[in-house]
Parts: sequence; structure tokens; C-alpha cells
Amino acid sequence: MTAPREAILEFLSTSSKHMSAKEIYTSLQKKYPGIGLSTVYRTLNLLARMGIVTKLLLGDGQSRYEFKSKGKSGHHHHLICTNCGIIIDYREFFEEELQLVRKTEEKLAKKYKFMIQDHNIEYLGLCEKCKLKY
Amino acid sequence: MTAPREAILEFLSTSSKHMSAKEIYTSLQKKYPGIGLSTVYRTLNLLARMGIVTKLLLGDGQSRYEFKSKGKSGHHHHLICTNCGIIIDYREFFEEELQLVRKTEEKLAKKYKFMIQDHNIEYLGLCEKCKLKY
DNA sequence: TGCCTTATTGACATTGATTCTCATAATCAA
DNA sequence: TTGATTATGAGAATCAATGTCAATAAGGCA
Repeated sequence: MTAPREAILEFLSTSSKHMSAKEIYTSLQKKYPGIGLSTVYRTLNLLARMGIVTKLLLGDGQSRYEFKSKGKSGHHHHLICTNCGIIIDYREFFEEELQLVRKTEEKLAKKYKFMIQDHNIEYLGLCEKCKLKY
Repeated sequence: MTAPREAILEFLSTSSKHMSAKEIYTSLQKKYPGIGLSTVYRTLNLLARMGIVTKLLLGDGQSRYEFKSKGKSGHHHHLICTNCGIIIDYREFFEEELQLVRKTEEKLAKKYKFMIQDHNIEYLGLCEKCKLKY
């Protein structure tokens, strides 16, 4: 664990959600000037491979990252507005989801000899504001 | 409906799955020489906005597209290998999924005043071959 | 049918996120 | 420390995707 890595991890674990690499880079310049954009990308990929952060592909042309907090209270998925790109986290239906996911994982792991490590659920649509325009 | 648009739609509806824009462009050159890459991108975005094709973000640096076939038999989601990128379609648990999705949509649409139009579920992990290497 | 307005196309340039390169600097075990 | 290994930062390079624009096609209407 080096200084830049700690800075990035600390920033992600305390900041608001869904930050792009550029946003993280810019935000860190204030507190840790001199940190390079390459390092930000490298570290984010490293943390994602380690399962410490989640890399989100939300369709706005850049990857976004969020700290993966443990346990039921941290577990969530996303509503994504296809018009303006706003992201809403929701935490409902944890138990029902878990039930389906467990069942699915068990069956699919066997059938396809696939080792499932993670899952994503997302809902696409129009947010309150964008609904009015269409 | 113009000729290039029909060519792209026809190609997508009959081809195998998960094609990138470049792959579609290259494949079409044989049958419809002269078609432009911009037109491929424009048409794919158009078809995606119309809900005729699905735009997939699978983490390999490019968007992939698949024809959205109607009904229970066409409905599926994906297992994605985070090492080699292979994509497996699965069609299991349609009813269980539908039940959860309906419940979720109803609650979230109200709570967040969000108009849900579509949903994705994906499982990430290691495929049979890549499992052995790690 | 012919005319006119509007939308689409294809070639090319441009953008912009991400990765690569490489010389320098930091890390860590012995 | 010391030497080998790994990480860093600056800039260049890559490459998917979009923008530009003149030429072409489509479709409505008299």
C-alpha cells in the first residue's frame, strides 16, 4: 500500500458515489498535488480486480467507481435515467433478490461450469424530470 | 426506413449475438459495400433508442448490440467472464425474475417517480477455462 | 410528375477516455 | 545499506465514438 493508493481508496470510501477517474483525479489534486492520472487509472483497476471497488458502466462514455461497502446496508443497485444519466441507488428487496441470485448462481454455476463472483441489477428508464419532457 | 438501416437491422436479427459496431460494419461491407461507419453507429443508436436492439456494456471497451427478440423465449441475461470476456446467455428463472422485477418496478416507480422501461441482470465471474488458471 | 423542404448518408476530422512507454523514484526483504 | 523489484508521473499513443459538411435521397404537396 503506497501513498497514492491510500489517497485514492480513502477518497472513494468517504466520497459520494459514482465518481469517474477524471473526477477522482481532479478532486485529489487539492489534497495530494502531483498525483498522476495514470496512477489513478492503474489504482482503480487494481482495486476493482481486488473486489474493493466496483467499476460501473453506465453508458455515459466513461467508467465510474464506487466503494464496495460490506453487508446488507451497503448492498444496492441502480436506477439509471437514459436521458440525463442521473443515477439513483436503491436498497429495496434485498431478501427477495438474494433468494433469486442464490438459486440462479447455484444452477448456472453447475450448468455452465462458471464461477460466479458478483452480480449486477439495473433498471433503465426516465427520471422524474425527464419523464415530463417526453 | 432506408436501405442502410434495413441492412443493419436485417444483419442483427439474423446474426449471432453481441456484435460490436466495427464487427457489424466489417460484416456488412461484403454484402453492402459503401456503407459508412458513421451510419452504422447512428443506426445502432437509433435502433437502441427505439427499443429494437439492446446496447450492451460488457467492459471490453466497446459497446455491443443484440437484437431484442420478443417474448419469453427471447428473454435472457448474461454471464460474463471477467478474464477472457466470453459471454454466455442464460434463460433460466424467467418466472422468478419476472416476479421480482414486477415487484421492484412497482415500488421504485412510485418511490422515485421513475418510469422504468427496461432492466438488466448480469453475473460476473470466471468461465470454465479461466477458472483453471487462477 | 416535378419541385422543394427536410432527413440521411459517407468520408473525414475530431474528441476524449483509457492505456502504453519509459525514465525516475519509492519500496522492501536480506 | 544494498540491490532487485515494483510503483509513479509525464507525455505519447490508441481507439471507440461523435461531429462536420457537402452530396444525395426521401417524402409531401401543388
